[in-house]
Amino acid sequence: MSDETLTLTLPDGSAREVPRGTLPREVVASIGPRLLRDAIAVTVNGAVQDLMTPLRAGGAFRVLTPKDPESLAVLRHSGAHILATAVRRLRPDAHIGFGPAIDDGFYYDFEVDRPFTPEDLEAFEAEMRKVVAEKFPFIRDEVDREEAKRRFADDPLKLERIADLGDSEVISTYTDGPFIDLCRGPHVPDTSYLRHFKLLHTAGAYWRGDERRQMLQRIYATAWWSQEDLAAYLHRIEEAKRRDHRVLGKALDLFFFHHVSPGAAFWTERGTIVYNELVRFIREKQAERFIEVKTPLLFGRALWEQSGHWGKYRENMFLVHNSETNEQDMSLKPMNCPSHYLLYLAKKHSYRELPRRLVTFDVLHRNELTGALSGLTRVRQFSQDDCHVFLAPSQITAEVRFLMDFIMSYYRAFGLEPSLRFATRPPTRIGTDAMWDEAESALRQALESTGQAYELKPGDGAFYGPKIDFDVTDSLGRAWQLGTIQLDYNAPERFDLQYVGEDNAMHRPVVIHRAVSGSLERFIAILIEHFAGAFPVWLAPEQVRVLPISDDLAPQAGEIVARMKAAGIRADLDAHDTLNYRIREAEIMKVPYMAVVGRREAEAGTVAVRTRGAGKKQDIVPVSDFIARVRTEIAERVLGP
RNA sequence: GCCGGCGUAGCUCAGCGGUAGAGCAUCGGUUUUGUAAACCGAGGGUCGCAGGUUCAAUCCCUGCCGCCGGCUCCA
Repeated sequence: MSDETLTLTLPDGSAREVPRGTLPREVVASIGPRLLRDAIAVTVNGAVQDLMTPLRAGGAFRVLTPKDPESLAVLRHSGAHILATAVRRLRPDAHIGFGPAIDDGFYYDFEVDRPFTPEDLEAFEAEMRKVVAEKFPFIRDEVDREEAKRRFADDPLKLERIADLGDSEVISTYTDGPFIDLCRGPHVPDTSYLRHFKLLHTAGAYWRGDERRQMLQRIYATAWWSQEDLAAYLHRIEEAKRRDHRVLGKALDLFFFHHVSPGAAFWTERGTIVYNELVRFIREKQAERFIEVKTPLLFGRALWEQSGHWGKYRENMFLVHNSETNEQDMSLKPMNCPSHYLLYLAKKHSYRELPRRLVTFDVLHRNELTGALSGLTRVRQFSQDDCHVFLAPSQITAEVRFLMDFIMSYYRAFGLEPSLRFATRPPTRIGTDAMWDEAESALRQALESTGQAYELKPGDGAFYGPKIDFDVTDSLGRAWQLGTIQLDYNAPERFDLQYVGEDNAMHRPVVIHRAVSGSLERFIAILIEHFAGAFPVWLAPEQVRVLPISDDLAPQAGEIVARMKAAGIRADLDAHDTLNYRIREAEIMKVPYMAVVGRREAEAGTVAVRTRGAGKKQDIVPVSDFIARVRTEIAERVLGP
């Protein structure tokens, strides 16, 4: 180590000169003993490192305390080591895999002969508390490759990782008490820092996510700086379960699944209303500038060979027996694109017709792995609001801009806030760089003109073109892709798509794949969770429930229901039990409005309106006014009540 | 597909070797209700399916089917 001097710049602008190799904790101590007590780690030029790692470079120097968000990841990563420490004590045979910090906690993967049980988990957690109480310091050690191999001679997974490390990489190990791990760090100073944590569940996980490799046992856990944060997190999970579309779908009687057709929903009367209202809304929005079409559900293999799906997508397609050839060479379509191309090809097109936007709601089937199916978010049968735009290359910028606006205004109608991802050219791709330059800049310009923040995903585009994806997260924080805008230069070639240009010569159009909801099934799942089942009036299966206070008022209440129905409102009469009981039922079913009819109201021609979720507060209004108000809310598709 | 957990009345769940129970829902009756559960009574289950062990299986074992949590946010 040289006697070189490093310059550290503190957040207050002051600078410190320290010899290279100084420990950050010495620097922190020199700033103040109080700070040292709170310090978890430091950042040098933004890179987090722990207090015991010698400083190699100077630059912007910041001390992380529990107040800094980055410090949580450090704590959690240390939590993973503490978990492994405990597991190794109780199951010395366990080989260790990886144990990173994740969004709300951490996990660690182990290779064991006998999978972990829920009881094992309790034992591990108790053992972890002992390790925490033992206050083992995390000791970093930098070693050469041979030494690393010696230290992990009994851990084949670690040896594999070591073998993958490049020659220039620093190999470091961290030790806490009896446990040593190959690890880059950083870590908290000692094990006592992990105080508020909980092991959550186990799961199988393939080594390195590769289904050809062995399955490891993963333990998921959460960890926080304070008891309040931990409690809040656990509470958040409980709340999320209450919003779970699978739970609400059953409670609100919207849809269900049956083992005779895994991954295909049965939509009940109420659910079908939601579904159809959604489709109606999309149709209205698309009415002017899109062309709706329908195509077959079943196709012979020739189409899939032309599109390229037969080769690599066949195992995801439901194959159907062809009675003529006696072969399994027909398939339920897994996507609409090829059939839209055929529709386009059925006629000759002029440049004057472009962009030509074909949309469809046809049913699609994809044979997903059984283990991947989950509620409405992962199904085998679904519909997309699928659109393929055929356009001239010169129209790309304007078209992408148009589609962006369309998609964003659609989400806004539900109060959804998607996150955007812009995926650019992958290493293996078709087409010229000039083509990609143009496509990417068109997408980027359209994206930036909206003012929306977006995440850049370099190299994540499809081989046939760049794309913009629109994601939202469900109640459990899992991200789902809804909309997408994908430029495609490949399909027009494969299907020999053409249009007659101004010059009377044939030209190659570009295709844009566009979905807004993505899968309607999944979108409804997202909506259920987003609204916690309390749909805005226009989407609600039942919009008004009319409640006569006593039986003898049922005829008058029935008349009000009839008037509402005639006005296009989904209203129902409920006279079957006590008023309190019926109000409770209507609240539980999340009916937006309850219209209570008592003697006073019947005589005055009014209803006492109770709004979902608003409690006792009532609003006495003439029936006609109430009808007009609800009609307006429906027509304008306002969010709420 | 793979690993783990689970599958009992329409729903939520208890029971776990001696052929089943609660609450809610449903049905019948009483009550006629002013803003989140009136009262009484009744009906309802080849305990996911198929084998096996046992004198005896919802309960134990095996296999299927389905559902749930996951399956690199890299040492």
